[in-house]
Amino acid sequence: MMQDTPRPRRARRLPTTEELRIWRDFIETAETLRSELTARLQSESSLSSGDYAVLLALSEAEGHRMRSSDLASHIDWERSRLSHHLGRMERRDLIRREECAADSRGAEIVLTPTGLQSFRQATVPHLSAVRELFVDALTHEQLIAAGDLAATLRARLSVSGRRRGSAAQTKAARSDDG
Amino acid sequence: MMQDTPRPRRARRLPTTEELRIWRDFIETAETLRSELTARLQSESSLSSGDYAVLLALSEAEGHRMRSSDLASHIDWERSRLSHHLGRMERRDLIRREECAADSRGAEIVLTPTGLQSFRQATVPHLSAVRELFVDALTHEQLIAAGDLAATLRARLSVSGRRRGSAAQTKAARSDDG
DNA sequence: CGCGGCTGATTGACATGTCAATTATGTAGG
DNA sequence: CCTACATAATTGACATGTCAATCAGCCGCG
Repeated sequence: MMQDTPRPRRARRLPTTEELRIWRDFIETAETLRSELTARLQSESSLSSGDYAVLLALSEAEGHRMRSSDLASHIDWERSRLSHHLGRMERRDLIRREECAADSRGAEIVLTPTGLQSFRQATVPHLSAVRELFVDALTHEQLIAAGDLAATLRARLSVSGRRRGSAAQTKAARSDDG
Repeated sequence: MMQDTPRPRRARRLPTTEELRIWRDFIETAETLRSELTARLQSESSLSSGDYAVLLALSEAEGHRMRSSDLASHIDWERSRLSHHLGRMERRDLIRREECAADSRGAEIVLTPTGLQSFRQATVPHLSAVRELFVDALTHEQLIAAGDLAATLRARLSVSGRRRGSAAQTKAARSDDG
């Protein structure tokens, strides 16, 4: 728990082969996990994980509606990404855009009955998949370690990643999957 | 700290709130990490992480050339993805396609001088970023835990993820970043 | 040879993401 | 009021991914 790195602490050494191996394993596994979950969601519900994130947020919102901006920051998406995605979801009748009374620049995003139904049908299978591929795959200790890793890495990202307005919030910034 | 989930152990229970929180933190952190690394690579080298994966493989190949198919399986990409990507890289003069003497269906992908130079310029900054955002962010124990998690999750993916031909190799299947 | 099936690779259609404008509306100060 | 700037959201151009279809060259077998 004590030694951070034993030796060449002075200069800007590069990662060792072993460190790189772990890095690749880690990032590729996370990526594979994400893509497997996405594929299952898609085949079971015809929803992408982006759709799911939007629908989840709306389903929890008061009146099943939300300002576009608030939605974007809630799920931690760039606004233009959300705008494009909402266009696609609107075409599929999952959401609807309405004018906002309070601020006529704004739009309110409203969950449609179709959208709500799709979301409800997707929920249980999706959460089951999360359980199967993540929660149940790990021991309790590993699960705790996963949370710990995430927190540690996020902390590092939040101090050094202050470049583009990307993600890297200090607090967990939910996005997709839930 | 002890009880995993006290009760409904029999049926197909869904993840608890806490388990879901960890899941979201984990997957979103990995995603943020990936996107931060990608953004740095892009701004420092005008290379995407896809470009980097391809260039890395070619730079290590004999004669800086490789059959398209071998390249695809080496970096664990779908062939059509690789084909599209190579088209874009060829336009930027990072790689070149040549006919394959042995099998005239085939193509050999060749690293151009421009491609090699771009890759060489990208390497050190990229590995430094990996060190900064991942390796150095973690204690030795956490690093080991990360490797352990990856292996465990990958094992689960490889047995249950046998659906589409996606990733989920049993062994670490390098893709981007390196 | 010549058919049939496998393999290597590309293509087209479309979903998804990013970045840099652009449009339109709010708001503060003179 | 009116200009200057900030904010809400969309748009366009383009990079990246997936899937299914296609095209062409290999190979085995009668």
